[in-house]
Amino acid sequence: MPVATRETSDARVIAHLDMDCFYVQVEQRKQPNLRGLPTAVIQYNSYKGGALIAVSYEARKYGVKRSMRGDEAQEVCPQIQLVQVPVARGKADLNTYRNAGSEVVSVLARKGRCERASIDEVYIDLTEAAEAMLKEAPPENLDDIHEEVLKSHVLGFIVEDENDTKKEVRKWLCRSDADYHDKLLACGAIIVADLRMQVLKETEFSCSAGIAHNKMLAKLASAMNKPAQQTIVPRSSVKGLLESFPIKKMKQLGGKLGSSLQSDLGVNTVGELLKFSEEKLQQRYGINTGTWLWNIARGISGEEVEGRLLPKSHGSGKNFPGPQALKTISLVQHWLNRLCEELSERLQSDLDQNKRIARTLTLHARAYKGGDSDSHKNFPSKSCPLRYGTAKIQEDAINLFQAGLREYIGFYNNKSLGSQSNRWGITSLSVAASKMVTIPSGTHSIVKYFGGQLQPSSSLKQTPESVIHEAAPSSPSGGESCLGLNSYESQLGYPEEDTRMKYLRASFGQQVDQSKGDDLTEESSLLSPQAIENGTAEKEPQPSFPVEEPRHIHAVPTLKTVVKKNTAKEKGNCSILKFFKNHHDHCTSVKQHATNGQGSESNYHSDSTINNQVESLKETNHEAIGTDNGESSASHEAGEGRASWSYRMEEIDPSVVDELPPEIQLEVRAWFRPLKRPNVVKRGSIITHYFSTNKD
DNA sequence: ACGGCTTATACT
DNA sequence: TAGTATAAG
Repeated sequence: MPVATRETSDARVIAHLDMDCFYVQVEQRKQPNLRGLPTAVIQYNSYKGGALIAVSYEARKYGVKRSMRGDEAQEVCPQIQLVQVPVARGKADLNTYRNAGSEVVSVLARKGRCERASIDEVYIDLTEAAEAMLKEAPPENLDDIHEEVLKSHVLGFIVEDENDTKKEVRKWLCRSDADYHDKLLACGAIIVADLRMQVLKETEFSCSAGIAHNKMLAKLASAMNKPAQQTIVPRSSVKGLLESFPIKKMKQLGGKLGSSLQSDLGVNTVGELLKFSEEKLQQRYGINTGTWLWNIARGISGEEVEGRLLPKSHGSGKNFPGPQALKTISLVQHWLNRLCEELSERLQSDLDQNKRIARTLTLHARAYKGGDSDSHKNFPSKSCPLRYGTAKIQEDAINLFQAGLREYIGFYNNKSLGSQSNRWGITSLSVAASKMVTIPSGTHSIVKYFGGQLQPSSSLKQTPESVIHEAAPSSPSGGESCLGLNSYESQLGYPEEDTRMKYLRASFGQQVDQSKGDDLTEESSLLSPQAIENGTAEKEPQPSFPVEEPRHIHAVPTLKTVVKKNTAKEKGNCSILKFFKNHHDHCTSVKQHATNGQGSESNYHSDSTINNQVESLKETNHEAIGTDNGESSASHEAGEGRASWSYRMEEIDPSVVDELPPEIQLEVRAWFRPLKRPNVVKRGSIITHYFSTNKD
């Protein structure tokens, strides 16, 4: 969601890379004979030929669109090649695409801080690389510029002679009298073209890119010329670009917020937003969204490229539309088991590949309910601590479902009224694992980590395990986690090497209450046996119905004061640092120390993935502490992993800014403004609406 | 109550 | 915090 941001520095170089019809490309790589043919990827071709989820550019020429069914696609393009998404356990399996996405990221991550924005999109901060190039090999000195760079589109740059586009682009890129900002972008474009070629060479995937001074503009630009092209957004073109840009096409404004802008404020282009004061926007949309809107109207977006190569959560889900809705517990259990199997498998790979564990399991479902006035109510999501092992996950998931179902069906559901509200059906089920924590790799054994709550020798003040124990003193079986260890070991027969597993399992091995079924709801007792007779249920253990919901072992409220420290983000590459050249050196060295060397080229060679793992490991460790002592959030918000100054912003007297040169005062002041402010203005509340009839 | 399946994030 | 809602691709 939109966050209030400010422009920390407009001299950044940010690129957004967007794979072209990614799923199609993945399939074409697997089946090269499909290359160049109109192709689409579909899932579940049973109903109307399946749903299209990706369409090649050849096929788009025929009017084939995503959100068509396979049948429709064949009508408009009879030669179309339809490739099915792999199916595993009766559901679509997207793993091949996820892995392909990772390939791309690992190529890009060599050149700068990367943020995996989705399965096929990446942001990369090229500020440092561009600055370095400008210093050492500026475009104006280059006599050989690659074709791919010359094919760049430069927004707002009028090409005089269509036949000589490349020559003119070359001139734009190499102007010695160019703005500093434009020079940086030119370097960015050269680097990006190179990266795209690298990606193509190493993965066989083509992509498009946008190069701009911030994420928002880069993202916008990458979509402007597809496929396999790149677009530069010079600062001077921003105003003209946004002026007529449809508000609904802005990221984050494609939904209700964008619609509200149109219907409530009559704003249809980004430019029309300029008419409204920041206060007005805040009154209507809240303090954070208001500022955010005010900013994007001006092409400002201070969001950082996050430096995250791995997903923050894993999920597995499936819809059961219309007639397929699940109407028995047994069926639900069957599908939950399948989903949990997939989830468990993916958690296992994540653990093996990235040394991360997930701490929370969440169940989501959608349901309909016959009759009563509450039938519009949503099925509640439920979560609990995640215990590793497929069977455990399955067990917890079904319990979460039961808890949700009871809540969903409602209490008044006694015998007389039962028959009506008995008619429920599940139209969607999913399980997700979140709160990923990186565990230390290499020399530090997991034992020291998880078993070391008595040893302050570790840099951590509190271990994850102690967090759990402390937080769940009331768990009747929580103490068994250590005993559970042996059974886990034998049960899953882990290879001797992986001692960490048993500790992980121990850590997450709390038993969930398993009281027996006197608490069966009318529905459950009615439906389950039925399903068994139907043979719809596989030979899977029938669930026991808990009296209580699975225990939540998260921190019980304590007296600790949660002090939110809104430390401004520090930056290592902004103009003030150039202003104080001597400070710059200091700053950079601190930064490299703090981040394991994001900064210098020499730190990057072959195993950048390791570097990044270490980096994210640090983050998550901080998080582990933070959840318990509420303190490390400060470092988190300060943009850890980035430049770190040796003092805290909040300790500086803001009045010192007045003594700085005027040209940098604005920027420095921004540092003192908190990134996010508590939202006091109630959105759409009657009272604010009443009093907000002022100015504008 | 069909586009299906994932992921992320803000708000409360 | 857990749970809900919104958004995107």
